[in-house]
Amino acid sequence: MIDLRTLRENPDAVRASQRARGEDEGLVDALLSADERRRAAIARADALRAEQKQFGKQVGRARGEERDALLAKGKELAAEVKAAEAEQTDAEAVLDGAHRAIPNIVYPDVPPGGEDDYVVLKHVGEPRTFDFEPLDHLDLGARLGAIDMERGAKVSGSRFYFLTGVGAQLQLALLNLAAQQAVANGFTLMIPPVLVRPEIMGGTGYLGAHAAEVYHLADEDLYLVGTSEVPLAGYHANEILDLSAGPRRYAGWSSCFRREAGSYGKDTRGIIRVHQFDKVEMFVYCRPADAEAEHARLLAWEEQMLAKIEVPYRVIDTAAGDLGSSAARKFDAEAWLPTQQTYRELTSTSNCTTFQARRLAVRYRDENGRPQTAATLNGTLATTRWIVAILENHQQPDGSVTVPEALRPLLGRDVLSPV
RNA sequence: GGAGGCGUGGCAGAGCGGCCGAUUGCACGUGUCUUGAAAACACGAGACCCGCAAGGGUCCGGGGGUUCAAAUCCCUCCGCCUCCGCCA
Repeated sequence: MIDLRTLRENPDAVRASQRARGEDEGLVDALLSADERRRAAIARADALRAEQKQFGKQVGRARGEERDALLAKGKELAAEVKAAEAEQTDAEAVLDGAHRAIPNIVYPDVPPGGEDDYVVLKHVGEPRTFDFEPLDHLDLGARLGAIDMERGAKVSGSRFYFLTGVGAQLQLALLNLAAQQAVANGFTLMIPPVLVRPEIMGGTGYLGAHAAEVYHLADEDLYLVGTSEVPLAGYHANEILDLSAGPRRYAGWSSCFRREAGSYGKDTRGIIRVHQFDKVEMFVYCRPADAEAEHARLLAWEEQMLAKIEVPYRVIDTAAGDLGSSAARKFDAEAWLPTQQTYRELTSTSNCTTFQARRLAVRYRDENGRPQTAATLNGTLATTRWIVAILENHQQPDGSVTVPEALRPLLGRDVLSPV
């Protein structure tokens, strides 16, 4: 949820943000009037409750006929209070609805527009020129005995797969490398629950526009997380953190689950877009003033990890309309895939400012000891999809794949050969 | 799955319809004393909402109900504990 004080003081900034995202500006005015209605309702209810409180003391002291008369009047007062409280409850519910309808306020320098309006910030590495016809990751994976899509479909359906033999080993090596880097950089490694309660899933902003993306267990009313960002954001829900020593940094290792509803026919080949994959995710709680600097650090740590798999990539500044509702800014790193002749997302880091933390009531104490809403950020460190980039970029004419230097100690081999 | 117990401020732990936003202890902060510290004494400390402020309101696990009035009575959900049963 956005900060209401910012909204009152500068509604035009919020309108501009909505425009950049291509969202309805009218929601801003709806929120403003809901806010006013709520304030009026609270003021009236408070006054009536104060009156009733004083009245109650009178009744407590009164005896006999005087008491009977007061009791009669008390009923009237109680009815008035009840009505005022009903109005307050309703006004608050309306405000909450309007409040949740508005996505985070994007930074002014975020490029406006949709999916294709990103700005490329940099390129790192040169796409390799092949003197043979490169195979895609699925052909390679099949030859190496690393990926079995057919049996994945047999057992679980489309967009499911088995990582087999060296494929499974490669994923563990990769995620271990990511976890080690995170720990070396001061992150606390976490293995979180992957089923969460509705309020946690909602608090991270995933039950809004993207609710159809999320698996839900109806019997338990629990949601399967699409990223460990969700449980890590919930980890400190309803807490006041001590951030005086700097940001709190966590690295979550988990399986991730996505319905991929509405992506029928998109990336159906291989493990680029799947229902279940594994990921090491960085998650940070910090003071809002530190958020932009921390966002830059997260991107730097992602690039540190990307360097270890030695693939060419670019970094983009995602356009406003392509941000999640929680993000105020997002940088993606995309690796070059030779068989698709294009860049595909390997990491994504979002600065959610206070948007998530406000929903989840994560706060910290400022210099004066006053509780303030914290900022949250997240960023990818490695995922199953990285295997695609590794296989395709490091393949050899004989169908083998050279293992990047950094992965060799963890994998225990220099090259993956066809079986 | 069955039976029972419990959930109060940072922690411990009273209160069981109005005088209770709440006794007390520990921990915490400030002051007095002291060369400094400890001890002792005094005072002060929670969160949320409305308000420029003065001030007011709300919060005793969450939600709902009874009542003029609920920490206190009822319902429900959540969590924790104990016992029995069942099972990877």
